[in-house]
Amino acid sequence: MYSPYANVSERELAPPSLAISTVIFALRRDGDTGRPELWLPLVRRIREPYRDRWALPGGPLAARESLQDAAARNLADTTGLTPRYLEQLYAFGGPERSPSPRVVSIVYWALVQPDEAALARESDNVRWFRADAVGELAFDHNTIVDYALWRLRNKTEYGQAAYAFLGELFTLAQLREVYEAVLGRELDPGNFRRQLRATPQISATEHYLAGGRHRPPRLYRYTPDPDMVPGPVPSTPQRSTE
Amino acid sequence: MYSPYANVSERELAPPSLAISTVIFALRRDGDTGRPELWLPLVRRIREPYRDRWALPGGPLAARESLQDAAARNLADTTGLTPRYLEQLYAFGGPERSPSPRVVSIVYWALVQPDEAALARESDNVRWFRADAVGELAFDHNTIVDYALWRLRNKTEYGQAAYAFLGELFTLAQLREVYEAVLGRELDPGNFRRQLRATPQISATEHYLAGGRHRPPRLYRYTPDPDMVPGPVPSTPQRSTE
DNA sequence: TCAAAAGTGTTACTTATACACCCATGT
DNA sequence: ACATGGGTGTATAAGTAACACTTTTGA
Repeated sequence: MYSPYANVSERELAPPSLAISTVIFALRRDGDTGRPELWLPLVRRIREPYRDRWALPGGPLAARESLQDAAARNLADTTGLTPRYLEQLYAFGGPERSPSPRVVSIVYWALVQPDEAALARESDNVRWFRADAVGELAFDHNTIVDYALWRLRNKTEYGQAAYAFLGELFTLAQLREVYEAVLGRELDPGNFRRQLRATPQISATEHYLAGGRHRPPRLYRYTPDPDMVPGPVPSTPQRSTE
Repeated sequence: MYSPYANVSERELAPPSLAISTVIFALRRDGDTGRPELWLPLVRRIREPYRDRWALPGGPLAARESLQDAAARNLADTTGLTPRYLEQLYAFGGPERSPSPRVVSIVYWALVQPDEAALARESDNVRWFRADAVGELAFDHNTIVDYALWRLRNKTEYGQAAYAFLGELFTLAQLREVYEAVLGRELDPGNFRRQLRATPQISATEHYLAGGRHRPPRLYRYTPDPDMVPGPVPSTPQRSTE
């Protein structure tokens, strides 16, 4: 029989089980101020442990599925949405994170654009929360959410994500609002414009957003740089015989 | 029976097995130029698939062990060394990365200071390679090594790692050599000094390195900033009753 | 015509880079 | 004394932040 680790002594009694979880971020406008804020969907646990606590959407890994596909499936199952951005966050596997049967979770984080249908999916067991007010979650999921927020802010600072919250065309003011919502501070419109115009991935179109109360702003488009995909890139030409 | 994912339909036939692998970097001086270079140890596979190919050290996760402890154990098993720096790299789990029984690998990367004993551990099945000349490895391990190198260069650029290659006390020239070896380019000694003296984690001592052929350089010490530990930090006061 | 947001210009300030120069020590 | 690496000073460039200003639209 083939065993991939036959060169190492087998130390395990019950092998830890593997799960994929996903932190899903979306932007929703506050009713009062009209400013966008970060929200994320959680699911209610219907079993012990942590019964009735809110938790990150997750599940097992299907047989022929990549880790990333499994995360995308989590996302579709709980929100019906397709991710605009999806990246691996971290693998959590401490023996103390779950009572009794050990679970190693590989966690992804995603950015989506919620539409009406997606938000309406709320039910008794699925609910959207403001990212800074999720309450006490099951397992170590508070740690995971905090870490995902930290990564989002970093990615935004270096200009990698953020676009994923917007449609194909957007004004620089909309993009700035996203930055402000994620970073939690205001940015100077003039300087923001200059920095973004210096970014090669952002290109101006000839379209303008009409219907506003004031001067119509120009619309821009984001063209992702293929060299900037997150995570590792298959480097060695993986046997190009196929 | 309790099952942590009973709220999701069970889709798997054979659950993927889980492994921990570790990319271990060390600095060795080149015999000719005397300049430090990046090396890493690999182990020879003694079974199919990829029999006789070189691969990253790795193994299964023991029952009561954290992911990080498992990586440290890999390291001790193959080199006898203790990591000075150890951080999670990425979880690799594509269904195509290994023939037949699927393996999800959680990969760590480590920095060590090799001593005589560790280097002498070389055998028919364990050998050190220059990081830029590892040849064709088993599985997707070339991708993993490349990604680990990329992360090392990033961490070094932002000044997080690098110290781990050195002893408790070091001269700025030694530290600069480490940077140069990792980044693969020369740095201006004057500017390097200024930048490092502006870093609060680096403090000057009153000791000097005597015995050199020239003016004795001052020795410095690195005091890690507890706020800068890599990876997620347990945030919610994890039930402080214990 | 006026409010409000789009968009531009200018200046101060911080940080990076290149490189000339002085200092201290073993040979 | 002198070669060599340790260590300092300085001029320039490049990027960041603050903020005053002009432009264009809808009401």
